[in-house]
Amino acid sequence: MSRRDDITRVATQAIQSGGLGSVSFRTLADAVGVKSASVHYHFPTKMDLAVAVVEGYAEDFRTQLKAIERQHSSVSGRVGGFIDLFEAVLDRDELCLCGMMAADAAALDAPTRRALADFFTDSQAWLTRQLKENKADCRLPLPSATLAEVLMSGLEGALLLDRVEDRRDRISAFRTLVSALWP
Amino acid sequence: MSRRDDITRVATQAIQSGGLGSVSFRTLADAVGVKSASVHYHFPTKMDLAVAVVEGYAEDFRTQLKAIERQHSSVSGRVGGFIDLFEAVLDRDELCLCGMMAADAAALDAPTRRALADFFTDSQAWLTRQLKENKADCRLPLPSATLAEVLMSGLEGALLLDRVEDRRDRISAFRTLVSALWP
DNA sequence: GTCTATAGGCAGATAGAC
DNA sequence: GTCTATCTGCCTATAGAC
Repeated sequence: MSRRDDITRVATQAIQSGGLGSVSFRTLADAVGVKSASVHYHFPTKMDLAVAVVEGYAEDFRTQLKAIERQHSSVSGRVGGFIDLFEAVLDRDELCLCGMMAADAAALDAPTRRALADFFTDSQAWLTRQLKENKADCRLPLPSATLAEVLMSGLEGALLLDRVEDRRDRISAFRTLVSALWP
Repeated sequence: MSRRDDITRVATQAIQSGGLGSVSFRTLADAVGVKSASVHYHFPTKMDLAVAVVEGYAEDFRTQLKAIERQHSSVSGRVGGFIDLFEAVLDRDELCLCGMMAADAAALDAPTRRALADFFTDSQAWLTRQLKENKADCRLPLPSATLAEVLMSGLEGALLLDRVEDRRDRISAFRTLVSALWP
């Protein structure tokens, strides 16, 4: 694994824990065992780092979604797998990287915001495709895209709120909602 | 209005826009027309300021919830008014103060985290009370408390995601969801 | 690619005069 | 209550040697 990958890996986890503002070139350099000037060699500015981290996270996420499609064939199984991804993040006392960076949006440049927006749009699109597979059995007469928006933003918010209290109530509520929608 | 109130008012708006890390004693002092040492006189440490801001926001929010109860008598009207509060925040390109600070949770002390958790708990409890009023007409067989958790975390997440793209899609999706639940 | 060294700036916080 | 002045420390970023 390249040094550049080491840096993005450490940065991703640090941002998920404390936000972009909690990560500095120095702390990052210490964690991977180099000096801060070396981190600047790989990522000249902090926004270069930010956009690389978001794109790497989005790629990993897409890989996990493909794995879910292989492991589950039912709509409820696939949506359950989607929720599992978020709950795994909460188990490490972190947030979704993109949810965390969305809170820091005011400090981001245009390319990074675009990469963030793409993550949310693509993830919602995946959800929409799954929900359309079994639209007839849904207990509420709602467009699949609307339900996908509710789930995507809902799960991001559930992570945010549950983490403050070290609970799991809200993410569980979304599991209950899905069970009620596809009984 | 006291100077202390001036400071908390300006700090609240600044935190809703850029997070706690974007607010300094200097920028705050400039905005209210004093020097940073004077801000330290009213709030010795940053956490003293943070907890005061959260408690003030929670109090304002409770006042707005009471106004909603006076203006609307139906469940759908009251939940719609609740969603209106969130959309008004988005119109100013801000987040809910407590949603924003929840993202900064790693940097907060115990009293501030407790005040944050109380805001979410109390707001959910208000929603739960409203939903129970018309539980029989709900199209899904779900506990009112579960629906309140879905709405509370969902609206916080919808603000977070919609703001990045300067859209309103996800908050609208929650209005659609409520319409489908109480047709 | 990595290092030392440093520039230039902003942060939270405090002492003491008025 | 507000001020000036200052301490200490961290930040992003760069120059130039190896």
